[in-house]
Amino acid sequence: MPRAKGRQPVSSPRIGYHHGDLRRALIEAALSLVAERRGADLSLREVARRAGVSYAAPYHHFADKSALLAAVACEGFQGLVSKLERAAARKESLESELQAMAEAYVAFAMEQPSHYRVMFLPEVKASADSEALHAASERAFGLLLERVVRARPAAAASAHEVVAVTAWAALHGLALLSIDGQLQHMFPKPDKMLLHACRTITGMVKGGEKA
Amino acid sequence: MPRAKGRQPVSSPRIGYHHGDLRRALIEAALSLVAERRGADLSLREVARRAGVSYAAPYHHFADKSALLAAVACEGFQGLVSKLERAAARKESLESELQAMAEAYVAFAMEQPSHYRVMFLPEVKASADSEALHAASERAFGLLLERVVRARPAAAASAHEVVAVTAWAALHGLALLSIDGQLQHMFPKPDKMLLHACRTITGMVKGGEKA
DNA sequence: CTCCTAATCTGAATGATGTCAAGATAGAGG
DNA sequence: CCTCTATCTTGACATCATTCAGATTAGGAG
Repeated sequence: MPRAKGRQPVSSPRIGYHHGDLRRALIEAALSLVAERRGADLSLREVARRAGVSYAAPYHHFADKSALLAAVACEGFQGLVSKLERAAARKESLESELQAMAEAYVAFAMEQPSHYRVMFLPEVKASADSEALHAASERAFGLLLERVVRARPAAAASAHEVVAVTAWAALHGLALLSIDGQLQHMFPKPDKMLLHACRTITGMVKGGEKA
Repeated sequence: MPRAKGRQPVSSPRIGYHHGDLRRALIEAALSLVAERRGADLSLREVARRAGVSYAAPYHHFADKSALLAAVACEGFQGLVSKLERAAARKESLESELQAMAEAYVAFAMEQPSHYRVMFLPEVKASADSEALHAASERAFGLLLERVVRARPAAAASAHEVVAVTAWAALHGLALLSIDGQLQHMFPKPDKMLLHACRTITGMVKGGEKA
């Protein structure tokens, strides 16, 4: 189907075309909607409305509602990656790098709960053009895996991936439970608990030397 | 389009009433639909259709679609609890109890992925009559917490809950990532990996003695 | 046994959604 | 200047959640 993007060198600062770059505008609109509504799922029509176009317009830029969400999820993973990199940078020890990354991961999810949830929507991963999504997701996991490998030089190579996945799963679960408020009635002050939990998880990475 | 059912004077000895126990029948219908469809979200109308009543009938037994899902989720937690108890029973060591529970937890999620997801739907937890749901959920967590406490007699009491929550989060994240197939392209044979991951998690419980 | 009340179910209606099929439009290239 | 094509709009369809008024029935009161 239609797939044109860079029409002209997008010289004019204003909208030169029907809309200029609707694809981008739709992603931004969806992003802002996701940021506002906590947990409610956004409708494609509402995204179009916010972008100032009719409800069928998005179908000229995205095959599907899931495709739009996939783009939104992709931006989310990029943001996650940059946050993780920023958190790990300028830490002296490997251990503090891991700890900082774990905290940053959970913090990201807590700061943008809806966005984080979109990033893991099952129908989004099954979307058609989830190529970029996979790449971004792998990149985020790669950051973690890298540190895990360096933190466990004595362990077998295959165990590295298992431990990294387990650590990722732990952070993922912690983020989701926290977002859902599933453990708020147990911990009125969740921040302290989250820090402690992150420490427990990073400790698991070191301690997982296999029995 | 509508769906006439047992119109005439109770043709069969089956249903004696309008339906007998529609509330129960709706839950069963939803359960079977959830079991069939992998990941697709069920519609209230379809549940009613399968139960053989019109689509407005459920509103006399459930305030909301979320209320029905809450009942479904509640059954899920009960099933989880019994599976965890069965797994932990007849294990000699505390360590093998923990290990068996972790494996059973992930196995439950893998066997009934859609049901597991319903159990953690955000709109379900916010449902009106989520009283029983909370109780069932707490009971499941209690099973885990109990073992964690017994496994770490030297640690501070407040740390017990943090470690238990962290372990639960790890299992939860592992289950979700596994359900979503998020790590299938990394591990073509996930079973082995899941076992190893569970061992890593149970190891974390023992090792989390605080720094 | 009859009749009445309240619980239960049906049918239509409302407003919203995702998606598609034709028409309208405006910029690009000849 | 005129056509071509991607882009956008309008209209339409099927589905959904939810509500409401009315029909039906169960089970107790008389």
